Amino acid sequence: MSISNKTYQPKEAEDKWYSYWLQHKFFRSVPDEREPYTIVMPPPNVTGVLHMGHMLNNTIQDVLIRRARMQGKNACWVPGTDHASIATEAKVVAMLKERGIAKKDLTRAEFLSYAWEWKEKYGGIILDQLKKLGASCDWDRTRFTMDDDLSEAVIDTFIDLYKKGLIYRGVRMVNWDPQGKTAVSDEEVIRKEVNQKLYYIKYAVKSESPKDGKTESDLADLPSSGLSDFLTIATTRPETIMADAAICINPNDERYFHLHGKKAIIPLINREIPIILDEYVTMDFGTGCLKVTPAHDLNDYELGIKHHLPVIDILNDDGTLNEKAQILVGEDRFIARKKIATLLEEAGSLEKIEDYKSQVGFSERTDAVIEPKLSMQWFCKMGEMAKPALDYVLDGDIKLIPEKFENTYRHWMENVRDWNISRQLWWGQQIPAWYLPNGQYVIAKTAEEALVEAQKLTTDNSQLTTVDLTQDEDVLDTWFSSWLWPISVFDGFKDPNNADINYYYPTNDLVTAPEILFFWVARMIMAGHEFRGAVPFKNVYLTGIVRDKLGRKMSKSLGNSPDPIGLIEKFGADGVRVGMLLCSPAGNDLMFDESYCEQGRNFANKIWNAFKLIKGWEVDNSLPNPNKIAIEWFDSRFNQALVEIEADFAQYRLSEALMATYKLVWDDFCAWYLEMIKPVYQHPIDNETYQKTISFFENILKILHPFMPFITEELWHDELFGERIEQDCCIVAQLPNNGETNTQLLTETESVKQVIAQIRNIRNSKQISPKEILGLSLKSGSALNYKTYEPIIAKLANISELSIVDDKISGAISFMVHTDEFYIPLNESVDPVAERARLLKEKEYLDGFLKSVNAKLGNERFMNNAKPEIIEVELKKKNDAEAKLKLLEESLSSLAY
RNA sequence: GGGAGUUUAGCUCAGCUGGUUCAGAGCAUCUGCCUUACAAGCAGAGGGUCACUGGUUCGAACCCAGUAACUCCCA
Repeated sequence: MSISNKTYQPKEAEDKWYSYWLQHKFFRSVPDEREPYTIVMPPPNVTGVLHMGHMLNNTIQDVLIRRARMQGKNACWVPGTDHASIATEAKVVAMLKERGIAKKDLTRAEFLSYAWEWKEKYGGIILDQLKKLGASCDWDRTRFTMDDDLSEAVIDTFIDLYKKGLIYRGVRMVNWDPQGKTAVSDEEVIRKEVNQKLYYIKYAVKSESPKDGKTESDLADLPSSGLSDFLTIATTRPETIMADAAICINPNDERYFHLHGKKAIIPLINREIPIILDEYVTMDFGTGCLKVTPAHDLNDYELGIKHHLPVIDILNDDGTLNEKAQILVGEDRFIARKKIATLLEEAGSLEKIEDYKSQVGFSERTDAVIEPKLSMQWFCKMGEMAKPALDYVLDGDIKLIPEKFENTYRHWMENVRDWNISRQLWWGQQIPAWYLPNGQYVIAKTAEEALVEAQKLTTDNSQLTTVDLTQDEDVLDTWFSSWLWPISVFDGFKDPNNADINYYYPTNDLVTAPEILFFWVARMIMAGHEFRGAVPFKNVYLTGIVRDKLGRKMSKSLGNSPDPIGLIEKFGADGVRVGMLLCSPAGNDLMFDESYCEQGRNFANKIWNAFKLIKGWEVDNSLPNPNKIAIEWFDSRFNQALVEIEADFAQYRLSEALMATYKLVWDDFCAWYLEMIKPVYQHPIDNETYQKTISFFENILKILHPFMPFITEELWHDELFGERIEQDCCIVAQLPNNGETNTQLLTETESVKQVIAQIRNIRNSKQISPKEILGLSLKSGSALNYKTYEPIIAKLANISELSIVDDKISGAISFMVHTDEFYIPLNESVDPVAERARLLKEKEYLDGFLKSVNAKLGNERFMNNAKPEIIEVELKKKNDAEAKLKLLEESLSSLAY
């Protein structure tokens, strides 16, 4: 790239250096004698395309990994993807539908071959896009959660946990999509507000128990005549009354005291159900009588368990009514709803119908109304595993960043529920459970092994062959793969003692989103403990959600998410990286706006132009070095910043580390240092300053590199820095070591900068051109020898000379820096009124200040309680203020005449 | 309904063990500059009752209690 460009052109540099890095295998990591630094990437979905969340997450990981590499560690960043069973299967089903193929017409094997085809085609998109961002992953280690080895680990883990008694089979309410005939996850249910009807249905109340000889059929013959009372329930789902198991009322509901202990009769089918009492029922909603339908409502299911109610499932998988409904068998649930309303009406059991708005869940895929459905599922027991996983965090073996998430983590781990690990899908690892014709099951890796297991059962299975065994249709939850990720990517299951796992595990940092702290992070910790007896990582950095500047979550439907690749094209990868980090405090959501990337781009440009300046200098070896102070100052300042940056990184305050670097480069290096040493236009520079400056710049490139890898690598290879061998790259350069800081020089320079700023300010307010040379006099009141800094002040404030005076200079503009008084004589006379006002204002402030300080010092309790160093500080404040006031008063009195 | 968190300048955020490193940074704004590294820039300036109300303390943005608003997680 030509250095004559006024702006940095990222595109060319990015492509060039990324392939250079790849070609020279700088991302590659193999175990050696160095200290390892390892990150496993949270595997993105194979279905996804890169979004801003990935950008943020992977920028952070890349900054960490690049910094570790430059600290001499063996840095290993393992990339990969996750099979996302639900989302992927949905994508594949949709693709097949477009080709006119229905999933139900395919065998499992056929479907899976389509799914793999799809995965091969689209599954790597995100990883490829990450390369544009500069992600320095060890691509040779790329893994996929359904790779053979990883799948085998999943199955082995299932078997292992089953043998340990940690996996069991049970009933659970799932979100059933009757159209897709599958369960879907909560995330795939879209809640919409829908206009519905609230049906008020009368149930007869029966006072005596059936013990008196009357049977249900007797009652059926006896219409309402023998019944004294009715109760009314309100429901949006009248078609489920046949599945009712009870009527529930609040025990405190005075309206229904008379119903306690009685029974109700379901209309149309005349089945008798108990009236139960539970405070769960809200008295002021509907009628206060709740129909309890355990098979078709989650809350009712739990209520059913509590009150030992039977579960009557009246729906088929396709949403039609089954024979248990007794009436309307075979009808679709919605048709049944309309028909039953008519039937109830005819039977005189329908009191009224009201319009009602409520939230209804729809399947993201088929848009069918979700049906809560009970089904047999596999569960993993969490209680025993949660304990050690909680302790790791409480004991500090794993740090959550920011710490506030420890509370959330603890709360969840202490109230953990068993994990439903089965999914009614095909894409994923098929559950290794095999059913015998008699309904028994065994757990085994293959049909052959299952047969062996089956023959160990007490029942007589001697005649069985593998053909008689049917494997469970369901697959395992994707999290059941990804909780093994930090171990399985290093083949820690297949080969638990291999060199990689021993070297890289436990990994160092995990960077992920707080939403999956439980789904993923907690479970990885459990798996780490269970299968390796060790934590999977030492630090968990939790990023926020990327929102738009209005605080809305970025989503496709809102169209408020910028295209990350478009951003990179517009602002450059470095600019976007800086932009992401600038607005990303750990653990807080970030309000993203393109302007942050613009700031990043501008920063890259600033660096580019600083380089251009240095590059353009001619060296004259005969010149002496007039910049010794400037050089020593920047050297000190650089070392000071290095310490700050180090401290920020140690606390994972990346945006602050970046800001410290930003200010060091822009303010200290460009705005101050370069201006101090810059030779007059078209004049040469002395060799020593030149060499020092180049060396400073090289160090700056190093500390910038983790944030801005491309521009730094581009400049690194410029001939300005001399010849570099092929392997000599910024990406593998070692960060500068901490050097000495001259604190006195640093503080003095701050005062000098204040003097310069004051002079500039005066020029500004008096409309004096920067080109006009001014005089400057100093009446010294401190130990600071400004004469030492005269060349710097002269250059940056454009003054002719700094003269030291013993007395005030009347008629000159004056200002104070600490206790030193400066004068700028001007041709025009100073307005004494304005000057007096200015001085009075300052005096007023100082008087007030002194008063508050004196109040403290005069307070006995303060003097007794405050720490000595605090009192010392107060005394110093008092002295300084008094000294300044004295000067002010002198000025005021000299102004008076 | 249960739990957690947030509230500081127009915006995004720092502010550690209460005490001149206590009210700060970056961006944005305003003023003046096309001063040959950079107008994607330079120089300078303005801007806040630290959500509200009480309390503890010699002293509170910081600790405690209550109130309000917003956010997230679990149901």
